[in-house]
Amino acid sequence: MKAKIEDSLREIICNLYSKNISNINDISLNLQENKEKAHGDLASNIAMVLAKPLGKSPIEIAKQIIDQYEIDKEIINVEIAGPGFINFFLSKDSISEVLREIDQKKQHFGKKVSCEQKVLIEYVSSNPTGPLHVGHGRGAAFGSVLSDLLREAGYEVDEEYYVNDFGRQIDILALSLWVRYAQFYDKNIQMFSDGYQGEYLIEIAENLKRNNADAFFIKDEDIHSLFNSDNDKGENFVDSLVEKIKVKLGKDYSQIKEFAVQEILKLIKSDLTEFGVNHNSWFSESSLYAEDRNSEFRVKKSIEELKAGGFVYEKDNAIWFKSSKFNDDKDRVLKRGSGDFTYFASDVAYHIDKYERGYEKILNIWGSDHHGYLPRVKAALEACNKDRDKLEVVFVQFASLVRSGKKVSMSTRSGEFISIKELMDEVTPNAARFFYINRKADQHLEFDLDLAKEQSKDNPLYYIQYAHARICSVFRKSKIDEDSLSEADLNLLDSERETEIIKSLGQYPKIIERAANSYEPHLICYFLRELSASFHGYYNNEKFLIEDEDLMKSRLFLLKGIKQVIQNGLRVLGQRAPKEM
RNA sequence: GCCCCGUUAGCUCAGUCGGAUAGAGCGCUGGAUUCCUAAUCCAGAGGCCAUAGGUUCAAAUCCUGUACGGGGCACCA
Repeated sequence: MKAKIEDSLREIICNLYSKNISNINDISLNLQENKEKAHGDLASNIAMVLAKPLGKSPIEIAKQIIDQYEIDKEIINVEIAGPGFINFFLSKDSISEVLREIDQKKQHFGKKVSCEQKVLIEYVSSNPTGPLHVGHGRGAAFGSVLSDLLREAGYEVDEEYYVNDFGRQIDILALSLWVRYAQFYDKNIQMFSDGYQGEYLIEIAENLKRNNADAFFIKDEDIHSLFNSDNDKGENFVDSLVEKIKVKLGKDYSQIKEFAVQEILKLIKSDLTEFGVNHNSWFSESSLYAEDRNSEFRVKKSIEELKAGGFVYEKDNAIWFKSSKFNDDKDRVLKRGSGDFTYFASDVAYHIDKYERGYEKILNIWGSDHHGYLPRVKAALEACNKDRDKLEVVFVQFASLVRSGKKVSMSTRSGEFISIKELMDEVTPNAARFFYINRKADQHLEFDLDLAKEQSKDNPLYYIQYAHARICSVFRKSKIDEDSLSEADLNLLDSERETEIIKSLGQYPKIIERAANSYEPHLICYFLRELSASFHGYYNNEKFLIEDEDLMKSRLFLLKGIKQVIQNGLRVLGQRAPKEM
């Protein structure tokens, strides 16, 4: 309908003004839905836009346009209003047309046909040094819902988790695990200050002991004494500690390290699964360091590539990338003086790999504390002749928890973060997912635990689901075959409320499209909430199971449409649409 | 100091990529249930859209400055 009006408008404008305005086809008609019903159903601002170039008043132009406009069965009236808007009034039939469309397309209403474009979404990617906490939850929920949303919008989506199983943090993890393990044999050994203090490592150490008995225990008083020192702080201390243990344990060390990473990944995966988050790809950072026959590995190769472009130099014993050539604030180190590669070096190789896998779109979901990191990654991609705009990053702000109106205090340092597992035990995974995405990603989020648990209209998820359950209940009571409703006379749906709801249903596909294009799944939450509110109002004001069978059928047909759209929307959000509550 | 993001009702937040009288929920005030789920609904009060300029037919929306808040500026990840 909209397209039809646009076409005729454009034709009229071309006929009238093409000799006055050269690039008339470039002018946007900006046909939009009206919120005020007195203004009709659709409006165009074209007369006002043309006023300046034509040197005429908008009203005059609007008059010329509507003189040419042909009224028909579908567009029953055209008016000029306000400063020069052209308002279009549609017939009831063409408004309620959408109900038939929903009836036909069912769960596919709002879904776009495949555009055959592949997208990679990388998200969570939390270090495998401990279980996920609530800080990771938002990125997890967001990435997961966005993936489904993009699928709904026609994309083919891969969801990837980048596993940082390489580098210093992992050594510290391995060392921490060894300490917990050694404590079974010598109670005097203490965890060093910078070690991972969390209790999960004790459990993992138990598993390690169960599998290997005391095979990894070192009977060496000198080593033991290292873990009793009071001044055990600082990077140097830890690094030398790692070195000593590495030497002592020999090849056992890498076994312990792998065991630690694998066990923690198990924890992470099980949490994600419970949370409804399913990555189909796990990319290991250490694979970027795996040497081939020629002792080549991908990090090395990507640095060679940068070097070939002349963007690499040596300074103070370290190897640097000239990222400042490409819009970064300063140059960045790829390989430290110590001989270790930086995390950034891995990331260059990793992103090159993403590009080489042939995606049309590459999306990263990052915590907003990483925003300063993006320019250097883009710089590296540009230096390697990759299209830097293909990579897009959505930054997700922090979430704080609120309980009984007060912020729950958390600090990374003391490890007092509430785990995602605890959150799910308290508010259910689905509620958590919904509340995480019920805000724009770049906004701070206050996650109200009490609200998420509440079973009332204050809880938007509950409110939406209740609308669905109520409709199902009406159908149960009616004992009517839903398929028989297709013959309903939609002209009987002529109240203001009904028209409003029908129009709102018609907006759904556009909401999906817009939410997908701008990576804003929260739009769906708000849409569903409003739709549910309209329904609840309708429900309280009209009866559906009535004597007048024709009217009953047409109302039920409308309810059926609402039910379908709520179902579709909730499905995209990864939520259930319960039949009863 | 430099760079990102934000600032809308007492609180938590939307706001159709510039449109007509700025919207929800909570909270507050007052109502609705012999009836399809009151797990709901209806009505009322509540606004200098942080601030000062600019762009234009039109600005909460775009541009610039200022104030305030959050984050980032490592041979950490």
